[in-house]
Amino acid sequence: MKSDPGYDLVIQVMSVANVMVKESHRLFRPHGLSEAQFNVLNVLGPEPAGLSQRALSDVLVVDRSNITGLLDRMAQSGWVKRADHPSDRRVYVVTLTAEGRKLWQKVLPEYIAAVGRVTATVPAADLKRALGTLQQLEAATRAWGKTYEA
Amino acid sequence: MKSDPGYDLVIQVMSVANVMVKESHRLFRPHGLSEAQFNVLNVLGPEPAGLSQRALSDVLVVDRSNITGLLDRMAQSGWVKRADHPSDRRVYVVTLTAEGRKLWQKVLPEYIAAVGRVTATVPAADLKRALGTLQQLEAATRAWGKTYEA
DNA sequence: AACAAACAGTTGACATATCAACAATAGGTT
DNA sequence: AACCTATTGTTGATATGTCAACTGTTTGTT
Repeated sequence: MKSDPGYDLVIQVMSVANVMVKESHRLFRPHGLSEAQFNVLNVLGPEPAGLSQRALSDVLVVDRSNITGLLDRMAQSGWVKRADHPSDRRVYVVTLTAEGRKLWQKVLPEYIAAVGRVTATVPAADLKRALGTLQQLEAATRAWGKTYEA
Repeated sequence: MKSDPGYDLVIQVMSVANVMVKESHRLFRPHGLSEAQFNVLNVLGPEPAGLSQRALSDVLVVDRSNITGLLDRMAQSGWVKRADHPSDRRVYVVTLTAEGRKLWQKVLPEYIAAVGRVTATVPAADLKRALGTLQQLEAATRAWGKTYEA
């Protein structure tokens, strides 16, 4: 029953991600935002020309079918809008509304500040090292998935 | 636009956790298991005397209301059962069935092996260091939540 | 004993996620 | 042009998660 550093780390990654998601709700809730919606703001914010729902689902790494309802709700809140694609009638071009952009510009700095306060408690060198390790781990996990398929 | 190591790490934590959850589905699916159900097996496995649903929700860090449906489905699959508490009529004592235990003993080693293959690609010293950093980060995040409340 | 407060589990409304199947459209091949 | 195939967004079934409100029980106080 010796403790395996790899296993411990994987469990810890799940745990800390879970805690971060839950705590971030406190920040989003007063704005009527969910985490998924915050992510949409962050993807569309730097893309004034807009993205297709397909592109959105690729960046967010969720199923296409998810985007439909997510955008429906955000459109109802007045934060995004869908326009027809000029040359491909299958696709919508999704952009932030002025309201959506304003919300993004208000919430993102709050989020960055909150993250800053949390990570300030740990030496920057440690943060960088951990970042590198987790990047390797993500790549290895993806690679495992590929071999598992075959 | 200088890159902030703390922010980068937080984003990376979310990303790797997301990838790990998604990839683990490949492993669970053939057994008809979900991640939430696998977690229940892992909590109940080492507790032959059983746990209350309340205790289960505390360990899994989810709302009590979640446990009801989760156990309903697992009971229907024949993996867990509820018994009346001998002295407190409000609570159920939840235990694994023989089938549930068998499933646990089959899936857990598979999971450990998969994690082992993934983490074997990274030096153990790095894994340990990252573990420590993430533990600090989790504690700091929880502390942030507390101050945010007040 | 009687009342108030706390607690366990359930329910219902909702948001998010998956997957499979579908309609409409686009594009490549013959 | 006609046909096959791939792609986009949507829908419906299902699982998981939140929260608020409810029913019963238990417990502590008066």
